[in-house]
Amino acid sequence: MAKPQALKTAELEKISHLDYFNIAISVDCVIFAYDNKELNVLLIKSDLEEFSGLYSLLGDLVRIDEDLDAASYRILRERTGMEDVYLEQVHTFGSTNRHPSGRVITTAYYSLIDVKHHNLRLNNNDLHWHPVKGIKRLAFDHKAILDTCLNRLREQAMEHPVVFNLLPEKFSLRELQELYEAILSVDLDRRNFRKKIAIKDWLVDLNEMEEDVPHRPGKLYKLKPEFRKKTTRQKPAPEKSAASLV
Amino acid sequence: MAKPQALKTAELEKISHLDYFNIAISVDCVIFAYDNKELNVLLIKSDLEEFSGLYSLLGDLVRIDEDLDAASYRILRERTGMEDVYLEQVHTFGSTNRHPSGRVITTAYYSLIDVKHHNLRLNNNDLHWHPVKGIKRLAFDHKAILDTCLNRLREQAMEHPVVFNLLPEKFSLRELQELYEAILSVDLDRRNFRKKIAIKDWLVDLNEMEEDVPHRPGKLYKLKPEFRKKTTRQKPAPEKSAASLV
DNA sequence: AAAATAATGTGTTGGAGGTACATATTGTAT
DNA sequence: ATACAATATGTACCTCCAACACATTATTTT
Repeated sequence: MAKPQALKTAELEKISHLDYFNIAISVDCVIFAYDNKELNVLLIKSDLEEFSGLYSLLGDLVRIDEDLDAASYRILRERTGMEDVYLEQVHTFGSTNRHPSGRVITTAYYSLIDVKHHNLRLNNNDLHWHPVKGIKRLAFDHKAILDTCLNRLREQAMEHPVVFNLLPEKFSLRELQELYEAILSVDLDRRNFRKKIAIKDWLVDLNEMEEDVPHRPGKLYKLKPEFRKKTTRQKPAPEKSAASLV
Repeated sequence: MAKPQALKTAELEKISHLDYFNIAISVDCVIFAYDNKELNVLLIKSDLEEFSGLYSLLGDLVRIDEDLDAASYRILRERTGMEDVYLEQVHTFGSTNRHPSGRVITTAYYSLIDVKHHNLRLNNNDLHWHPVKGIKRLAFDHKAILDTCLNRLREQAMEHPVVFNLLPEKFSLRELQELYEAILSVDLDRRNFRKKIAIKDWLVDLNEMEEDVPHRPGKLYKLKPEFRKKTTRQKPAPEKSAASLV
């Protein structure tokens, strides 16, 4: 079993007489956006000396009167100015040694936002978008958190209409395909992709065309409103026939 | 935002001056076993007055020098006497009002154990197996936790060789099929089931036969050792071709 | 203005995999 | 010895998916 971490801050030492309540709980948000045909994640320069020069995810301690999910929404609102974003809990990281200042257990969420959305305001000059592909190291265990969230996003993207949260309301099928290719790191056949999207019946044809493209413009679509699920919610029981997989 | 919970216990009041550290973190284990052709879960009579008459999952507070995963293993070892069991983190439940005595955030794990295993000892007379199907209500939010874990188990069972942790080392294909049927609540075609299991290439034919069955005995199989993964570990990057789903 | 270019939009075909279903075999019980 | 019940394996059909080709339309070039 792991040894107790040395508690460094004065605050932590004050309350060291009560073991079980010396554990802080935080929330970390992996905020994805799609720009320049790449999947990007929002990072901030780490403020800890141990990690000087490294970037970290956006997180904060959970308040005592605050639901866990609400804490992640707060982070997002404070950092991006956006409300009603797509947010999903992924995993809780609780190694004793994951935070150098003491025992902090963190629950990771990932979020999908439209980088072109008019309400997006990065309220801090140290906040920057980083292409996910180029990220080698992060502060704390945040690289592992990022990887876990990216995997979850990929799983979700295969089955559920979630990636539309990364796009503007109106988009072409080419843009949608490029988005899937960026998330999954694969090349997709254009014709088969369109057929499968058509079968899902997620989209409405807007009878509008792209503008300002240097080639033949494509039709514009939007997601059917009934699939716009922004909040984290409980999954219903699986629907697909069990026989199909076992 | 939710209002602060009334803190009832003396312990909690002592430390009420430090907001962020008044949050306790616990672990709850949904321990599944397969018996009598049913999926069962291990429950204990709730010790809180608010929930008198109701059952609850097995849980405990996380210790300050204890990894989160280690806490769930400890619960399992303390309650069942078993080591090296299959355990997987599922979700963290963090509503402010989920625990009547104060703020307790809990991380839920599910576990799969062989009810016939020689090391299984229920170290408490109040511990009992309950068929999952008959459970209508539990203490706290434990019914929601159970449902979430059952859904996760079903998802996992479709794709990965995990259900073997619920069986003895040697089993027949009929027993395996009945297990899948119990978990998924479906009927499966015997011939197609066998073909799909054969394709997965998970099993070794032991060249032994069932004994003490009142009909023609079937062959016995065991899981190939390379698929015996007992510990919670990070998932690798998804392997299946992205094109198959989008 | 005509031709070349590049992307959109739709259709077809072959193969793999899954579902529904039938028959022979083997051990137990009557 | 016969009936019975469960094991064990095989086949036909159908659906779905991947690979692939061609016509269309707007833009750019000559």
